[in-house]
Amino acid sequence: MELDAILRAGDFRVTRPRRLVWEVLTGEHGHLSAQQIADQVRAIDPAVNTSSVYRALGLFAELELVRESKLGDDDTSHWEPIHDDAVIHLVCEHCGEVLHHDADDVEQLRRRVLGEARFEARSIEVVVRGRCEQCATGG
Amino acid sequence: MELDAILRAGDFRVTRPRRLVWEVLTGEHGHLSAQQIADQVRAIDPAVNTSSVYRALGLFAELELVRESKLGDDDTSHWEPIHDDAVIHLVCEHCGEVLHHDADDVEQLRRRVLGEARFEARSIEVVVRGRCEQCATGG
DNA sequence: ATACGTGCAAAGAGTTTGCATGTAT
DNA sequence: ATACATGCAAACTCTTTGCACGTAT
Repeated sequence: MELDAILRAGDFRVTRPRRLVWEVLTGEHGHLSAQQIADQVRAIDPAVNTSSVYRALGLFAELELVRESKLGDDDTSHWEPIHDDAVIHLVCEHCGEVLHHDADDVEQLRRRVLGEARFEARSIEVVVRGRCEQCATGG
Repeated sequence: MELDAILRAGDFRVTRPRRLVWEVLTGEHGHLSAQQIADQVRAIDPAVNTSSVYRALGLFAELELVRESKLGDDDTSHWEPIHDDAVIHLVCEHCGEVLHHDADDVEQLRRRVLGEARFEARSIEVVVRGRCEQCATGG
């Protein structure tokens, strides 16, 4: 794990909440809400408080380790490790699931926008709303 | 204004809050928060309540007259009339301003994603984060 | 006349913050 | 030893909701 090194490099301390949040984030699931992360963290160590989860996420975001997205109908943020600067989020408006989709098109789009004179682009996110395969066929 | 007709067609009543919210939305500025809309509405008629603004926005969204976006760092939604299904939002992370950018690329991207088998796409939104020209040059 | 929509105030959800305590360095 | 980070609870912001009253149809 490289988290320790990154934290130390920024003079941030390596603590249990931070390590556990990172562990969950980089685990099986992507796109977790803070609550989901907190739940999974507390399944490992019940002593970790939700506010520490938020603080860890905020720090990781500043360090550009994770990306925050507000995709659903509610006010909930979703978090995921940053793998690539060009991302497509497919948000199912029926079941709420968020899928990923990698398309070359986004990379093209990204380069075009990055070349724009009137804006200094840092990241690009594509949000597609509709219905996932299951919800589209099932009902 | 066609709002009246649309409302009547859906058996919704034409009321002062709804008319004023629509007036503000389609006025000069795009991309207003509910609070900004409420403020502008109340500048015209102080009797209109914020909750009525939210209810009007919710109705307009159901009628697909407006689009809701969560772009900023906070939990604030921003609202704008729907002109086109393919939109690029340029969000300045420094001053918070949201600019629009129309690119043919998005239309291409849109068609590609719409052609995806595993997802039934309804709308597409591109969010680019970075710095606007003023903030990039000024500081 | 009669539902539908509103104003008001209170609740709700997600997130942030102040402060004393704990702990990584 | 000493800041930095945490747990806890309370506060905060944006948004939604219940209810009695108003009003568009």
